[in-house]
Formats: sequence, structure tokens, C-alpha cells
Amino acid sequence: MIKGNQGTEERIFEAAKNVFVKKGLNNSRMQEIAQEAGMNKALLHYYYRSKEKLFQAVFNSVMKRVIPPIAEMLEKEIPLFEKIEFIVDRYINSLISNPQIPVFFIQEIQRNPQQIVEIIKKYGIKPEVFFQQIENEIKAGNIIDIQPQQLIVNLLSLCVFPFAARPVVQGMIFENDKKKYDQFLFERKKEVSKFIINSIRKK
Amino acid sequence: MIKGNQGTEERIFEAAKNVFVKKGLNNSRMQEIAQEAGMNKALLHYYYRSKEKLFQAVFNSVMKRVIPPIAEMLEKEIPLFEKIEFIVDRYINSLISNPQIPVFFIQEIQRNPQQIVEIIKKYGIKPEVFFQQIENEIKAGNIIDIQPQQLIVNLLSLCVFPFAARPVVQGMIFENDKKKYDQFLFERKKEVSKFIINSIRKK
DNA sequence: GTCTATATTGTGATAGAC
DNA sequence: GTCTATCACAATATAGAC
Repeated sequence: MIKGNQGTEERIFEAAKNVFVKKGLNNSRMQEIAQEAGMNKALLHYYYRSKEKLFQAVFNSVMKRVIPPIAEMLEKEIPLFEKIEFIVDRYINSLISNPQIPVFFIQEIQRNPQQIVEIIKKYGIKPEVFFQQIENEIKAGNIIDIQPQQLIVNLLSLCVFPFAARPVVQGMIFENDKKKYDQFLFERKKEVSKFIINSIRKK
Repeated sequence: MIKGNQGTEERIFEAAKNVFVKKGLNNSRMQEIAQEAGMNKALLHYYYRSKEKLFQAVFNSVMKRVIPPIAEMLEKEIPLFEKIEFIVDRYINSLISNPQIPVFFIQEIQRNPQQIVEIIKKYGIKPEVFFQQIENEIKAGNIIDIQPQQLIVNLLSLCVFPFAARPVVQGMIFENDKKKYDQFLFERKKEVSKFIINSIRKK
């Protein structure tokens, strides 16, 4: 349960975030959120009017915290290999701290695909800078020929998938051992950037 | 709508599969399935008793069709690089034919994480054969030193993620252009195995 | 087996006392 | 602002005619 020292509205918000992020919109009950916040469910409506509005508040807040760092990293002006190491390390680290975000995001986008367009517009994600950097490195002969789009999707896949599919992977290849899987994720920070750089570096 | 030449039970089942796979359990309505099957919703209960049971029938059927081919490919006795090309090509191809499966699977596992254990037991997925093969290649000095678990998760990530996160990726780096993204996925069959083999091959 | 009509239940939302 | 009690509605499930 959420601790009681904050204001009521904040307590509701924190409780809603916990529940929504874990279960998604449709598997979450207002009753459950109220209980998590240590109050009656009528109060949720008093402060947020409807379940949908409460959810939107949570979703927007999570996006606001999650998207800008990524957008920023993509535009950072440092050498490519350094940048890959930097992004992978930071990104996996932040996913270790917030492991449910990928599923939360995938589910919500599935439910309401429209909003992805708004999110991109709102936070001004521009992968073009990163694309350009990759193309420059190819022309300079420093890395092998690869479509920038393929490379960036590879990077995202390698970072995010192990969190989105955790129960499956943990069950399939780690005998459902939570600690082993945590260790695996921790090591992955180095492994993934090694894997990528190994693949695109000319030897 | 489902065509009417099959038996009623099969019509229901096909309709339910269409709806459930697209929307997941909680966003699907019995009414909608009935409509899709061209009949009254009372019939769904007559044949399948409850929504939950109908869903389980669909889920089990999908798993039965999706899991064994993967399990089999992992144990196939062919050289490692060939095997990687084979798995990636076949796997991405099957995802192109059934693009909603990853999200369907992730959502359901999230809702009911218990069952993953049963599925693994039921279909006898054994990655050990593949692990052993990788370790042998490392000892023989044919590929670089890498944890087999990391490699296999890399392979799965690179294949599955672009389907699970399609709306996001399509929006972020393909200006929401469906055709471009389909083309991208098609090319990926070759790109992914090249990417992996490039990374682990000793040069 | 298939339908219409109805019962039952779960849950989001509101009214009104305090 | 916070609570209890209640409403309203949607969706699953069943009864019963044919």
C-alpha cells in the first residue's frame, strides 16, 4: 500500500501507476487502486472524474519520463561505438529499474494505436541524426554496409525484448530462476553493445 | 465474417481465434465473436460453456501450432551458421504470416504467468541441445566466446521484437508507412542472420 | 441445435450524509 | 474532502420456446 504522508491526489496517482503499469487498463479495477491508496474508490472519481482520465494521467506521466531520455541519447554528438555503448547501458539500466514499462507500453499502444503518432509529435523524436551518423561511418569505411533502420531496430530489440518477454524467456532457458535472470539482465548491458559493435565493425 | 461451410463448433472456434488474437481476452466481447461467426451468442455458451473456456481452447490451439516448430528447429542437427539462417528465416516468415501472435502471447502470459511453466513442460522445449552446439563451436575456436543464453536471447529478440512493437517502430522510424515496414520485415530475414553471424564469427 | 428473452454479476460512476 | 449506499450499464451466462 502507498504510504500516507503525501496529499490525497498524489496517493491516488501513485497507487494508480502501480496497478495500471502492472496490469494494464483493462485488468485493473478502480476498487484495487483505491485499496492500494488506502481509501474509498469514490475519492478516485472525485479527483480524476473517470477511470479513463486517471489512466491517461498515469500514461502521460510515464511517457514523459521514459521517452525524452531516449530521444536525447539518439541525438547526442559522440562517436558511434561510444554512443552505442552509452545508449545500451543507460537504456537497459533504466529498464532494470522499471521492468514493466515495455509490456505496459506495448499493451496500451495495442489498445489505442492512434496515440503513438501524438507521442512522437509531442516529444519530437528524431532518429534522423542517428541515421546520418551511421551513414557517415559507412561511407568513411569504418563499419560494414547496413541499413540504419535495421541497426536501430536491432539495438532496440536487443535491449527491450528480454523485459517484454521475461516470463517466457526466464521459464524457457533459466528454469524460472529469478536470480539467474536478474544476473543475466545485468550482464547484458555489456554483452549487447559488444554484440552490436562486433557485428558492424570492419576487421 | 467466418464462412458457413464448416460445423458450428468450428465456426465459433475460428471466429474466437480471430477476435481473441487481435484484441486479447479482456478487449474481446462474446457478442463480437458471435457476430463474426454469424450466429447468436447463446450458441457460444452452448458449445464452450464460458468465455474463459473458449479462450483457453483458442490459446492452447495457437500454442500447439506455434511452439513445436521452434522446439524442433532448436534441436535440428545441422552446422551452427546454417541453423541460425534456417531458424531466423523460418521464424520471421511465420511471424509475417501471423503478426499478432507475439502481442497475444505476451499479453496472455502477463495475465496468467503460471501457465508458461505448463506450456514448457507440455511441449518439452529443450534449448540444451542448441546450447551444447554453441559451446562446442566456441571450444573448436570457430566462433567468439559468448554465453549461449545471451546468443539465443539475441536471436529471439531480433526476430520477435519488430512484430511485438510494430506500431511504435513503424511510427518512430518509418513515418507510419505500412508498406515500408512490410518491406523492412521482409528484408530482415536476411539481415538478422547476417547480423548475428557477423557478430560471432571469428575473422 | 438454435433462437429470444431474461437473469446474474461485475464494475464504473454518482448522490447525499457528515 | 471523505465516506456509505446506490445507481446504471455492460457483458457473461442461463432458461425455455421451438
